[in-house]
Amino acid sequence: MLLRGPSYPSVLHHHFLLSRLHLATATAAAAAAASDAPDLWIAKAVATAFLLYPSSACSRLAPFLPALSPSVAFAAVRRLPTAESALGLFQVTRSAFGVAHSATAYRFLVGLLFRSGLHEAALEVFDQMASDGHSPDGPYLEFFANSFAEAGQLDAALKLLARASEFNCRVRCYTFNKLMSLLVGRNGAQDAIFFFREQLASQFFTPDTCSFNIVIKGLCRLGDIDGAFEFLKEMRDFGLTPDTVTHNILVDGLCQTKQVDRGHEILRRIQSDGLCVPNVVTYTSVISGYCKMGKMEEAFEVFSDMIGLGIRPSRVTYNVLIDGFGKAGDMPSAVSVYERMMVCGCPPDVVTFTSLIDGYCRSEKLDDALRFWNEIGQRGIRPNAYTFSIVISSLCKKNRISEASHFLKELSERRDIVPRAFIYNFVIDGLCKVGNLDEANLLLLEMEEKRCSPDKFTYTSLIIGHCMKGRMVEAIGLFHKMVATGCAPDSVTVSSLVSCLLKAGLPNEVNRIMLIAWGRDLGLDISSSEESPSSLRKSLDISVVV
DNA sequence: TTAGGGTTAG
Repeated sequence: MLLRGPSYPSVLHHHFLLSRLHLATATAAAAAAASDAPDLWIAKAVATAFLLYPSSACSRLAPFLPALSPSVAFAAVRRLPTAESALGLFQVTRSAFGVAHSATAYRFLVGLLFRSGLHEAALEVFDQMASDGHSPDGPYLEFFANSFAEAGQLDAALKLLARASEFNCRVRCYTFNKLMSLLVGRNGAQDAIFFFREQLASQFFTPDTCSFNIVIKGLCRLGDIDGAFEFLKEMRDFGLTPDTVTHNILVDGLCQTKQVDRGHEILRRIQSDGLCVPNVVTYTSVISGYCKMGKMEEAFEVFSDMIGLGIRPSRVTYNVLIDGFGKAGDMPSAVSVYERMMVCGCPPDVVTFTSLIDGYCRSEKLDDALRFWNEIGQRGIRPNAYTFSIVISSLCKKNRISEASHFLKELSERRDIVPRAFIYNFVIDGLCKVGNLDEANLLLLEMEEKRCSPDKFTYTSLIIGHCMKGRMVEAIGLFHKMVATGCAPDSVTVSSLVSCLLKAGLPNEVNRIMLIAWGRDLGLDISSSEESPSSLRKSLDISVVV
């Protein structure tokens, strides 16, 4: 571990501390004899000596050795102003003076280092604590692992929990589950499953139904429904009974992978078996599955079955149906579900309105959509990024750019919404298409000011827009800017620009652009667009109509 | 600690 001394104070301050140290040292012995509690004085002197002479701490601290008990050393460590200096004194007293630090002192230092962001150092001291005979108990191990999880370091958190056997302590299932669930939620399903299997083999982890549910959910997220069903079997072999949540996860997993009929079949079976009671979530998953496939008749049938069984639809159920009807172009049915929702005493939320607005936009009834936008405000519901993006994109598609700009302005003034490039892109592209490049360029500047990084779509729209207006120098400048800011152009960007340059009679510029496009430094976005250089070349052969 | 809903362009 790197030991860094405190930053050096000014000369004046240095002398002041020095005089205080002499005073403290001289008075320490007298105070020790005179007082019943001299430790504080010694601790102060030790801390001051260490702060003043970090590089010669050993010799400076030697006079204090007879009085350097673990509690005095700890008191001195606590007095130091930074985590680094506390660590320095802690280690010097341990290694050079053989101070056997207490578990409390260790935990204090580990916590201090962690809170100061010195996570690696905290782990090292944690290991040292265990090797010094202060193995963590279950609650402390959980606490330390949770600290890493809260700092976003899930891998480190799970690695710590996995060491329960090494410390011969038990960690609660609850903690394992919480961390596994966090991992699944952050696209770490594969790691969570691996971890689960590894822990299952140890005798220090006894999974419960919730643990299996989390892992099954992880497999469904990966699209591995068969693997999820295998785990269901494993769960039973383990002596655990799948509950409604287990079935809901599986039904939803099937519906998300377009196996809605299979999901529906499971719903019917658990209903008839009576082993597990399907609930509003089970039904809503199946309804949502049918809606996503555009099978609105089936979706409504499941909805009716659910009502017939006395299961009350939730707001999510209504929203799923409204969105399904809207996407299927059946706005009368969507509105009828909306009215039913109100009659049933289920207040609509921002998702309800977003789906209604989206439906009207898809049906090319923008003015009806905007009427609902106004109704949101009247009901005290705030449109969110989803709502804005639907309205803005629809207005742009209909060439109502100035209205779209108005909504974009309203969005960018909202402090609770982080602007995203794709929303700006609709308006920038719309402005470019109508030839209003100055406004488009201003939006690019606004994006940069708001630290909303323009992406390849932003730049390509702008490049094409400038080319169309004959502003070739600016188009080329935008391409260079794009590359310089680390935004990789793809074949659409390059081919569009190249064909414009050729039309404009600028073959030399074409060569420069091509050299950059294939230059090593550029890292052309081939992997994400699944393009090989050959396919790129091929696509470049096809001129873009401009 | 585990289950269901809405946005994406050149």
